[in-house]
Amino acid sequence: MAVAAIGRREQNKLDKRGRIIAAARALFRHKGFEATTSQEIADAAGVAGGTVFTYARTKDDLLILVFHDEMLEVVERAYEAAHRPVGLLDQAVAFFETLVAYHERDLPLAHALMRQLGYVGSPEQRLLVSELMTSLLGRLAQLVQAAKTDGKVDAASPLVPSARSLFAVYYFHLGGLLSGYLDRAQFDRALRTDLGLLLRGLG
Amino acid sequence: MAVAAIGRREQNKLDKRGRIIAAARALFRHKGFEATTSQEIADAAGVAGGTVFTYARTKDDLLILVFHDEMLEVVERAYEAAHRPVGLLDQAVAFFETLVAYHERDLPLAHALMRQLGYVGSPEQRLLVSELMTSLLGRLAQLVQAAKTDGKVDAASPLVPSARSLFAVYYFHLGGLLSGYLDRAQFDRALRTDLGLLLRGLG
DNA sequence: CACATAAAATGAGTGCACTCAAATATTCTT
DNA sequence: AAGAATATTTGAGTGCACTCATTTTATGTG
Repeated sequence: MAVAAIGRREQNKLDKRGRIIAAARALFRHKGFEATTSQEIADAAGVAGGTVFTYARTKDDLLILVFHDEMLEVVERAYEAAHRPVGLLDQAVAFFETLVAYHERDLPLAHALMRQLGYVGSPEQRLLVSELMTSLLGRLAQLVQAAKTDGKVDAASPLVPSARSLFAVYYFHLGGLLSGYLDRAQFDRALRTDLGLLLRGLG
Repeated sequence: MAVAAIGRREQNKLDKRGRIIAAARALFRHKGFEATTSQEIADAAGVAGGTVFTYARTKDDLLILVFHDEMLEVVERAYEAAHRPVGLLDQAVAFFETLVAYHERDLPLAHALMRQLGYVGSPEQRLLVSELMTSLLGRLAQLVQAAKTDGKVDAASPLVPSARSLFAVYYFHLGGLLSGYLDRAQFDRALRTDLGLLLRGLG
């Protein structure tokens, strides 16, 4: 067969990995991250307690694994949502609002994620987060690029820094929203204001 | 006397609080945050194990307490450092480099702090962090205001959003630096680039 | 197929953050 | 000053994340 033949060992590992992540996701959603014990995840996945930690170095790593795939999808949805409005500001807002809507479906879990993202320690986590950031910033850069072509944005603006800065503004306010410094209305206002400021420039 | 007379009880509490925070600070610096046990802090502060948790709900809260006072001072130093250069961009860079220099003196502890700031859960923490942000953003806003007066910055730029956005850019890159996505040179470059972009505007 | 080698799973064990019922110290009242 | 009322401290106890020596399972070899 064309695809590399995978041995039983490799296959079992993949199965188990999938079961563990799925179990963790379900339990985190249902009981919350802190309230879920690694033993419960192991039981739900049909493995022994210690096995969980051969697939994720820590419970925190598991959280990133749980988010990773979903977040990639959400970024795509956000990118699509960003095509409805006209003008980079409204597009960026639409993009970020999609991400916020996703987090608002499970605030406690979003809190745990934000904590995790505050400092990414393990190499495994770093890789996963890196992937996410690449996909997210890539999509944002595409929006900026399109706005350039339309002449809405200065052709001299560097793509990568622009995307980064847009995200930086969003990320800061997301923290404010999730940590309870801002309510949703304040968040929306601050996000729009500051993204607008970034587009126009302060100088 | 003019100052409200403070009873023995209140005084003892203040003493203990001070001893606990000082002990925590010393141990966190010396052994690292995770490696320090709450029992060690209690011993060093001359109190029983449980007492630590009447002064800080969690070990994490203790970390914020340890940083709080110091950070207020560092912000003042950063503000002073920002007076040497001319032009808002260089001033902002000088301001943030001071903060970075502070974090670089103890990277492991800075990691723990970033994690903590990712999501601020307890009301006690929220208050302390709120204070810090107010002082920091206030100083930044003063820099922006001065640049306006000098005509270097558009008088129409709103002060608070400007300060926030500058900080947002810094904070995002600080995360990148501390999590190991950026080395120091990359951080410096990215910070300057993106702050410059914010000043000039993307549009 | 029988054996050797290597990988993966297991679960009892360990250490630590945090709790809470009991003990102690402080202040208030008469 | 004695006793009642209240606030603070205490430290043994609890539960959970994570470890690691042992066991089980898969793969490669003659």
